[in-house]
Amino acid sequence: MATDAQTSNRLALPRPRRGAPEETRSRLVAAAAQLFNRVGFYGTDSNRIARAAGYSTGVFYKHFKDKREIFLAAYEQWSIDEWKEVSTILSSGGSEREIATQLVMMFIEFHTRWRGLLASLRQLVFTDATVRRFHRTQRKRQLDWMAELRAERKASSRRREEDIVYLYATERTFDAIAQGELSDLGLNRKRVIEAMVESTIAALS
Amino acid sequence: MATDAQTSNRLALPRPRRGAPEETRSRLVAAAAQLFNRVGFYGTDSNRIARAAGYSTGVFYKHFKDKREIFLAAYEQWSIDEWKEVSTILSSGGSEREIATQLVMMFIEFHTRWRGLLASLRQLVFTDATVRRFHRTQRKRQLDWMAELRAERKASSRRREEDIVYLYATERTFDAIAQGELSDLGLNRKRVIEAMVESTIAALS
Amino acid sequence: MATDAQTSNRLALPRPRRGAPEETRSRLVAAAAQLFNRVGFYGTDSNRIARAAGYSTGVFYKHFKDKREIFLAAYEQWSIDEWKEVSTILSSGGSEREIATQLVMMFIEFHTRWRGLLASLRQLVFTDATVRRFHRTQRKRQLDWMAELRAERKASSRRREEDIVYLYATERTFDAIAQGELSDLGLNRKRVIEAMVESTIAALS
Amino acid sequence: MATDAQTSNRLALPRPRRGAPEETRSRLVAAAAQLFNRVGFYGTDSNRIARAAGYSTGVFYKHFKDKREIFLAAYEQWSIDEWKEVSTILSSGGSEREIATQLVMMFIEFHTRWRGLLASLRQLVFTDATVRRFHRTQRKRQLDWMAELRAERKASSRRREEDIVYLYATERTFDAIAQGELSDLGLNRKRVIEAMVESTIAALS
DNA sequence: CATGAATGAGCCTTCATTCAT
DNA sequence: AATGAATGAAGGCTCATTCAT
Repeated sequence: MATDAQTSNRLALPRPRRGAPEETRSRLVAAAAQLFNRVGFYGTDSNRIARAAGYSTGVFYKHFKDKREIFLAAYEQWSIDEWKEVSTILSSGGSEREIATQLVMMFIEFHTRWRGLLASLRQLVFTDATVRRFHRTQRKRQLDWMAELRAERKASSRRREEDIVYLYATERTFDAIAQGELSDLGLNRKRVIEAMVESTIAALS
Repeated sequence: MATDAQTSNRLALPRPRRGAPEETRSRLVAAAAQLFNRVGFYGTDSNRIARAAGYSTGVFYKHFKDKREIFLAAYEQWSIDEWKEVSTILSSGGSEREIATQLVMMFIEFHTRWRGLLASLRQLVFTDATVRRFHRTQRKRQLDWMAELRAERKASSRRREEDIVYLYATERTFDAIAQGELSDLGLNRKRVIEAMVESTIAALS
Repeated sequence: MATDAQTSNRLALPRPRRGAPEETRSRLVAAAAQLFNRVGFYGTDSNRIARAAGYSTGVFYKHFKDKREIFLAAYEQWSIDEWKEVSTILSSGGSEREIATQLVMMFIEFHTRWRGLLASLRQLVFTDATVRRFHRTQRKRQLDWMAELRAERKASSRRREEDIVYLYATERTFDAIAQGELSDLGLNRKRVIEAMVESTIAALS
Repeated sequence: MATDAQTSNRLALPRPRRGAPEETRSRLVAAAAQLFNRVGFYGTDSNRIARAAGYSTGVFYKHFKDKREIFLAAYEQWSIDEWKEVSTILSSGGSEREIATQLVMMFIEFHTRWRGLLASLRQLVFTDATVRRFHRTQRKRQLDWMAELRAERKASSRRREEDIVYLYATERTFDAIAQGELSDLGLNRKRVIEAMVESTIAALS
């Protein structure tokens, strides 16, 4: 029952008893992200989050109004991290195909590692208006970024509608790969990835 | 709290007091589908489902072991209904473009109406192994159906991997439309639909 | 879950669809006795009793006001049956020691077979005033019978208080044997039985 | 319904709002013992136990897995208390007869006060394997104690089988007295007690 | 008489949240 | 700031009992 929590706890660095609030907060967010990812939003409870972060029950509500708030924080952190990875790849130089391949591989890896968190996100985007608003903001940023990117590359202009369809397609595909659908269905993973690479090249140019 | 239930109840046909078990079961499934769709899997409970179907608490457990079981039943029914709609369109005759357009519109309509149920499904596919297995079975059927369809039309052979990417893209897109992402993002719905129609024509031929 | 019931059902004679009320009643009592004995009063439910007797749910309440009432009926039947066994042994002739031994062996066998029913009885005698009253009546009959018996045998008069202590001692001992206490405690069953035989001889003379 | 709980509550000492867990636990056990004794194991529930101890629902499950677990704790406490009373009497000095009399009176008083708890115990010893195991352990201790006691007094050796029959007889008799059987049956309580005293002297020597 | 679907009170259990220390 | 005991609403589930057929 408490095994996961205790494991995480053991692995964590010794926690300063009177840490800076900011550090406490980010420890909580990190623990929450792990738990949401592993057992889903509804499978996680706030006491366990605090415990997994190495704190006691009450500390949770000193930093977050409720579970949703910490979920949003975890999702935000996730977005930032994804964004960093994207930037690194884009600024790494390399041919369009190389970049596209790296992006695809990175997305797959990222979606695989965080498939649980993302599944919870999708659910909450439907159920919860605040999560939905937050998610829309992130989406807008993605679209802005794609437009900007093409502008930098002086690529042909493309409609936002096309971009969004590309984002939907990749997103759903990466999720499916992450959740093991391809192997369950006996499909060839490599071929699917190839298709995604082509699609990404098209989106970038 | 009981508002929905009572409303549904009032709107529903007068429930036969000594109905056949099969009818009771399908009433429960229908009520459950509505509730899952409106408030999500975790937003409802067995008591409320029973009440919404016009029955009392206990009846639920005469027909279903737990919430998951009725969820699967609701999802199965949804699949059957979707399938019927597809069949009707395919056998209606018409040009490839007409059929593609009708399919796309139907899918959008269907995904819009059932967006909540589908959101719950996606969540549970991650959390719950049984739901996942069930979902995979449905997916296989979709792929089989696409292959078969092209065979009938003596269309060029296409790989299952291409089919699945098509399914992913459409599915995610329809979901997004259903959940109002396009309008939230200030995108042009018509253009997205056009893109989908083209994609569907390609998939059918 | 329903295994026991179904097994009993299968073993039962084919039930007349429109039986005489008396027969229905005794079938129910017999099934209830078995169930109370196996899983206790609180482990038995009325639907299951009816089913085990080969009837449907509702029939139960046509014959008994509630579970307690059928319990009393089962206990009464048990008393009658025990009484018959006692009579048979007493009228069989034989030395005092032979009779005492037979009585002890019979009681042990009887208490072993019905140890569950008796355990429930003890509980209900405490909880339930009606069961308690009923039980007292049975007890009085036992004491009357012992007095009568000694009168017949022209044995020395003995106080009712001595009789009741004898009854308590034997009863508790037989229960303990029935419930496997002796073997659990590593005690010698034969020696305990010998002690009981002596005690019974004393009580009869 | 909530009357008992509230009454107990009023009579109880003001509960420390932030009590030590151990104290909370023993309050719960004490309340449970009272309730089991008054309304039996099946007549109460975890919510009511918590309420009677002056706490809210949830606290119960912080300390006990289920009702059985708290029942065992209550029974264990009862055993300890009984044991203390026995020790006090034994170490009080006095003739064999005086000690025997005191023991008998104490047992009667103790069994009378706790007759409900004991009735539940007897039931559960049959139904529940864990309770049974626990009860056997207590029984072994009783037998060990009797042997030891005689050894100390350099009394004649006696078989464990005789001890157990003595224990059964007294136990059942005390229960019967406690549950008012004697008066219900119009028997003379004093005479029964005299018989028990004689029996106890024999067991001690 | 018998049937068995339906009822609903009520117990069991969890967990988001509070708050005294 | 941190602790963790305590809270209590709410959902899960069972089962004695009713009643339309």
